[in-house]
Amino acid sequence: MREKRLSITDIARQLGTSTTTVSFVINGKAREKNISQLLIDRVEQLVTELNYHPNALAKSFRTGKTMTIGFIVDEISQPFFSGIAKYIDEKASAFGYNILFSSTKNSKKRGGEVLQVFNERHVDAFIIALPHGLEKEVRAVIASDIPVILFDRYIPGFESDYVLIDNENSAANATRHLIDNGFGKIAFVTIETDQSQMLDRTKGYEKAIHEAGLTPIIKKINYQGKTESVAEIIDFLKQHNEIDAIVFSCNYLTMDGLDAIGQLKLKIGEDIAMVSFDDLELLKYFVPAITAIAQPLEQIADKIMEILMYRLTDNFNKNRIKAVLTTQLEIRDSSLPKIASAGIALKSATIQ
Amino acid sequence: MREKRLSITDIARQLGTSTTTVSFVINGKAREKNISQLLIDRVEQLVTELNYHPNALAKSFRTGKTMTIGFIVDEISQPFFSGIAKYIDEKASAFGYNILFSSTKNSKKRGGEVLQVFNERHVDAFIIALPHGLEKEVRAVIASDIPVILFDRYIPGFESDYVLIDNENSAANATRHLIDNGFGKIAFVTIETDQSQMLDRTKGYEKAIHEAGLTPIIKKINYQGKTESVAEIIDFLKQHNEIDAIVFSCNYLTMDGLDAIGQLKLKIGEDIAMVSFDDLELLKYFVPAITAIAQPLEQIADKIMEILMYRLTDNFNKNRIKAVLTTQLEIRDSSLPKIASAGIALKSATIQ
DNA sequence: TTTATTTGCGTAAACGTTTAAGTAAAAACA
DNA sequence: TGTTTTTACTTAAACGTTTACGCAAATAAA
Repeated sequence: MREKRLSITDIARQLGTSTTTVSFVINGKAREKNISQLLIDRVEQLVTELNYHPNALAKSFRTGKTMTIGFIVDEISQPFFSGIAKYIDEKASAFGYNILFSSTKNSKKRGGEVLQVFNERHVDAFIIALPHGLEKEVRAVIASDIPVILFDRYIPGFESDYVLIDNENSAANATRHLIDNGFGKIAFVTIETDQSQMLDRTKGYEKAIHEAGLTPIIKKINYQGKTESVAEIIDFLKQHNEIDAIVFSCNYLTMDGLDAIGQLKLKIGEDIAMVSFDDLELLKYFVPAITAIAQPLEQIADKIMEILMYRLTDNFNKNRIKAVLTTQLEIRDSSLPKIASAGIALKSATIQ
Repeated sequence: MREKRLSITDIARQLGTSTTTVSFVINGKAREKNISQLLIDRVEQLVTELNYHPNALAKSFRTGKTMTIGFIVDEISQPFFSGIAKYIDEKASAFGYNILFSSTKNSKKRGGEVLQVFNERHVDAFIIALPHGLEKEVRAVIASDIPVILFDRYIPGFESDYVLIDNENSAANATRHLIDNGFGKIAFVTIETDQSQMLDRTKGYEKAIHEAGLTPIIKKINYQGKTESVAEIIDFLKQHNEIDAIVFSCNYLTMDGLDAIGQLKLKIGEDIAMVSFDDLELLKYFVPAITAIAQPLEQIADKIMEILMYRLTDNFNKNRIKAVLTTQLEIRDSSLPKIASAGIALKSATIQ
């Protein structure tokens, strides 16, 4: 069945030349290696005629380059990550690279395994949303001169290339937007974590709140799972019926928050204003449409690939690059100026 | 910098044994090859002591196996595909396989390139949502004894392993659900295509409609892009103001439909009932929550991997497998029993 | 005791590339 | 003219595995 694949030796033999010559022609080094135009033409003709394609495995083995990029994130199905994956694939393909991906499930153990496996497979570079506790392993990768670009979050003091967004200002802007629209009891729902992006978002919220002389109302969820999270948000909203606006600090909290708000039968835009950090594709079709902080997915991917290609071609040990991109506040109806009747309090009676 | 990696020869030399022995021990063939327990222990000890890991590249080159699976879909960022990707990655990792993915953008050309590249990289198997026009290329892959599992859609007459859902019955059930709830002018929005899953869904809708003695109202969109699609749906709804319920035949049409309905200021559940083919994570948080046909992502991935492992271990040329899974109609508030005032018609005056 | 079999290993070739080093002929230079 | 340089190629080693084959010693069978 599986017919013997054509090798460079076959080509060379049929042409009565050496594999060296064929190799040079195929890899575009013919001119610099002084191969005559006649021979170049003959090789190229036979190659296309026989539809010969070099064995990538042998090539990788010999050169150590796999033309593969390892893409490691918490969970590929999260819209933010699959969105980044889409663009990374597009750009990388254009350069002849392919993407090997795997999810860490936010586990140090699983993350370590993936890193190890990808390393053994000799991926040429890594793109990682770094889970906590994996600093040592990643440092080892970087030390072995394999380019690593981190994104979404950073580890303070961790030397690497980064592509991030301006979390603090993004959160602050969103909060100010709510303040400007007349809201005064603005809550911020985040998770109990030391992930930088979350801390920075909280910081941004606090900054805007303090600037305006308001009181912060922060809920930090110790994330165990969706059900518990929703329950915690419901409790939080019940206990703080002064709240008239709420900011959810990431895509999955937005979902849990929508669940909670739904269960409490609160009306977004009437009983409570809302902003989501991360723009999920459907948010704009809600009635009212939900205001969101949109991360520039394509720009992030672009920047990642730009740095990657730089590292892959030039030398490694240059100064580390830290790119910080801005977000776009997509203002929609869930954060329209406060109307007189707004506030959960008025509904409180019905919230049993 | 990049220190010379340990090779099997180093291990053998340090032990005063041969690479053959080390190789056998490492690959668990020691017993069948009659290596003494003493030597096995010594090899294993040194391997862990030196933290030696075989060079996967050399191994792949020698054996022709890459422990890699090619995952090819229209667009990885589509929730359906990234959801499948998540589970495929989970299961495949457990078997020591990794996933190389790329998107075809629904283009025959791009699809052919990806297929070609992945083939040259010697992926051990393919999982493909087959775009049209690529039959010949895929047939060649199958003929070369590389396992290929197709999913999401099938090509009539195309011999391969498939994992599909029961599109016809799923659409029929959803339509019947609307009929049972009192709707009589049910529209079906799909795309102009010859993709099997779309045709089957349409067939299911028609079947249920005819069974009930109703008149089908079908809109086939020649999909050029989001903007055009939304505009076509708006036109369609304006022209058919008798419609009291609508079924969108896939996830992106659901999005476009929500956009159109929003622009027309129609109220879902009041002016028009709605069902989505494909359950997007946020649909259940809409107010009213939107009824959806949910594909069993994990089951699909499970089945794909089951067949794949079977093909990868046993022989290839067994009878082709065609697995058809059932969907779950998630009944929510957007398709509640018809209320007296329902129907776009009543709103028509306002739809300029 | 002789012969056959099993046990326990080692030797060396092969997978398909790339590339350092070498060589003969042609061209340029002195 | 003889010498050097350039042109146009070839030879062969190397990358790190796996595995067919071989062989000696130990054991079993006759």
